[in-house]
Amino acid sequence: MAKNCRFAVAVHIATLLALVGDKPASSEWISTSVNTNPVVVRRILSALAKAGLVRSSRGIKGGSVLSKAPADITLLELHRAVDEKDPPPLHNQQPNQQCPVGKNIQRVLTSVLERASKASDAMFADTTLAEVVADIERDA
Amino acid sequence: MAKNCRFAVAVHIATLLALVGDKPASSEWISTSVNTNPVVVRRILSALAKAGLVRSSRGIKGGSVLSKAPADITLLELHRAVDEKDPPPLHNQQPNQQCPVGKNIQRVLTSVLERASKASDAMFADTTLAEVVADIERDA
DNA sequence: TTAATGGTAATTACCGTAATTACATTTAGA
DNA sequence: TCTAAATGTAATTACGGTAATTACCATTAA
Repeated sequence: MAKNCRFAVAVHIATLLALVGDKPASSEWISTSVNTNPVVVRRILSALAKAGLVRSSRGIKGGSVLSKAPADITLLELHRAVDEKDPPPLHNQQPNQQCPVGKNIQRVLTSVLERASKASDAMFADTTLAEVVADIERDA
Repeated sequence: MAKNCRFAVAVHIATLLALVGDKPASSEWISTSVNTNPVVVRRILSALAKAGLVRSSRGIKGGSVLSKAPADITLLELHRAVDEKDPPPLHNQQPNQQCPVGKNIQRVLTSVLERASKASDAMFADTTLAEVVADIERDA
């Protein structure tokens, strides 16, 4: 398997935690809904904990709970918690710096990509976990 | 090498073509600015040609030229010409359809991701190749 | 006829990712 | 205090997307 699905799994997990409320959910239980390995779930939970979005406790009766109300968690927070922060270099080989285009293209592209990324982030920031939960409850 | 840099290379190539105007540019020459293999350049050019953005001719004195004015080519067109059209599935394993969350999360996520993608595309649509060229000429 | 060019298939190598295994650590409760 | 259930995390494996490269055919102007 290869495709990055951390964001999708993070939203999935957060939605489950929102639904069970204060009861700590185990990675084992979560993994049966996501249909993946419990370790994968724990890795995502670990990233969410570092971002202050969940709290996890060990031992019997341990598990994870949200540390904020679903209405106060945006999808942008979930996205930033699990995905790479700094964008990778645009080209693989550095373009020819002797060529005016090669010398400047990365600066120009970075600016455009940043605007696109900000626009995309605004959409994620505009959706809360509570809305996702409401949408899912509507059908379920 | 692994990272997808087709969009960056496509903009790079299109900018070069815009600068040389009517003179057909060879993949060999383009590759020295991009600093990659001529075949990689030809593959991108092939995609751009399929999208109607460039015309290529074979043989001696052959090469590629833009088929539209730079002011009439948006970065969105370049992006769509070279990148995958349909988004891949969100999860790797299908979520548990017995769970309300597993059953509905993909529909909800798809909707959010589509909004984010549209917002991002709007930024690309808002920038023309002519603007990129102008930006590069400003420094060069 | 030749040399320069694009078109494209096939192969290779690399790298990010999820999946899996293994094991240490923590914790509640009998 | 012992045990069972849970997290934390490192190490390894396998897969898949990508660029790079090679090879070869087709086209074209001189």
